[in-house]
Amino acid sequence: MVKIKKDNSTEHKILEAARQIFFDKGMAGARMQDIADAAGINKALLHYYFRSKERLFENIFIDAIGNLFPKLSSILESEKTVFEKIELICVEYITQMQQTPYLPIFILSEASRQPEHFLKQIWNKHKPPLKPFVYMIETSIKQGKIKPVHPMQLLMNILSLCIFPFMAKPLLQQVTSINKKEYDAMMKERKKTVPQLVIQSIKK
Amino acid sequence: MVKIKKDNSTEHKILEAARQIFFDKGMAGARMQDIADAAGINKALLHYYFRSKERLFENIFIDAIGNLFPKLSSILESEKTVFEKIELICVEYITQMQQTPYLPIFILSEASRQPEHFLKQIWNKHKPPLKPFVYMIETSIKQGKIKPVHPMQLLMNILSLCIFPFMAKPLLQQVTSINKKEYDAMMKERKKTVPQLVIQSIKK
DNA sequence: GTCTATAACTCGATAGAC
DNA sequence: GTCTATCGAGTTATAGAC
Repeated sequence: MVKIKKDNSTEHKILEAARQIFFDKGMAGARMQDIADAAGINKALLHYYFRSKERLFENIFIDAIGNLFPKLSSILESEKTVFEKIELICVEYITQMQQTPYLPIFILSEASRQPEHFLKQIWNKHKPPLKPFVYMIETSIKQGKIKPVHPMQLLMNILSLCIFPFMAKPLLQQVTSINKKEYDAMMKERKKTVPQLVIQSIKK
Repeated sequence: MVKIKKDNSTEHKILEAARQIFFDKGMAGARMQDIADAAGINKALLHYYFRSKERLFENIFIDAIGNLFPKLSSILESEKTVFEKIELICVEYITQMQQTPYLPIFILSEASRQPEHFLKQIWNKHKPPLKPFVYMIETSIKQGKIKPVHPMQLLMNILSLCIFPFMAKPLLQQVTSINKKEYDAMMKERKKTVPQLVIQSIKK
């Protein structure tokens, strides 16, 4: 039998609470008191489970990065055409962002404050499927299936189009006075338009 | 005669230092001591010029946002075709990002933490040229110059493609082991490819 | 494991001399 | 205007009882 019951251990409650607070306020803005409150315990217990705020943060940060490349590897390894794969990647990323829209800002703003060697360690735990992607594009070009493009430029385009709109949501919503519902509808629509746009740019 | 000499007043030194520290560490992460050190003065003087950290931050934040829509209005008002205008907007944004690559992360992460009413005030000081853009797209569609597209979706695509690669730079550079020089070259190349991509998506 | 109480420290802000 | 010295609030972290 598989674990179905929710994990109600204190450690789990703390991690849930810490995620919420850190994502919202960032490392510097988060308070151990806030996290303790959100977890329904007291500060001392936080230190009992995770020696320091620093360590608790690293836990959350590393785990968050693990969620960056969700099902990408399996998509890339699948038996599909380049176009199908690219569409799936876009849809997968946008879906992921719909569920955790605060993730990209958190990761990008905290990553720029972490020392390099720390980040390097993380990539070893959570290898991004970069080489498979580059390989897919390069062979597709050789086989004449798509126009010659710089694989990294293409990747940047995909990531930009999928992720940025979620990062800019608070600001764009304000500026454009688009309400939450409308904005969400736009994001849903992008699951179709973004792959179209990307594929159009490489189709011969 | 115009002011050519550098403004060496204390106030100016403080603002320079505060910009640097706030951009780097964010509001919560920045320390008044850091800012004082960077400005070559002491904490007390910071409070003499700007009553509180809060006020100093607002100064920087509002000014930073003011730099977001620099030449966009004049581009939109100019006598050019839609395609030329879109190309100019992309080039203008990417150029801006090359000069101040830390700006988007700073603005977006702080914006998501600021209360709404505070942001609303800012848009009154620094009106983003949103309506001119939407108007341009809508009339171009009516005149049959471009395909029918949702103006906001188009704007999102432009902003995403121009801005995101700079936000993700620290992370992408690490993951891909692309060095600084190569990355900068890629960004330069995007001044051509991004407008092409965007224009291709609306050209009939 | 979990709590209360408190130590140890950081940081924004002010007082007051020059 | 600029400085040194210091206060006081808020925070991380620990001691010690249960």
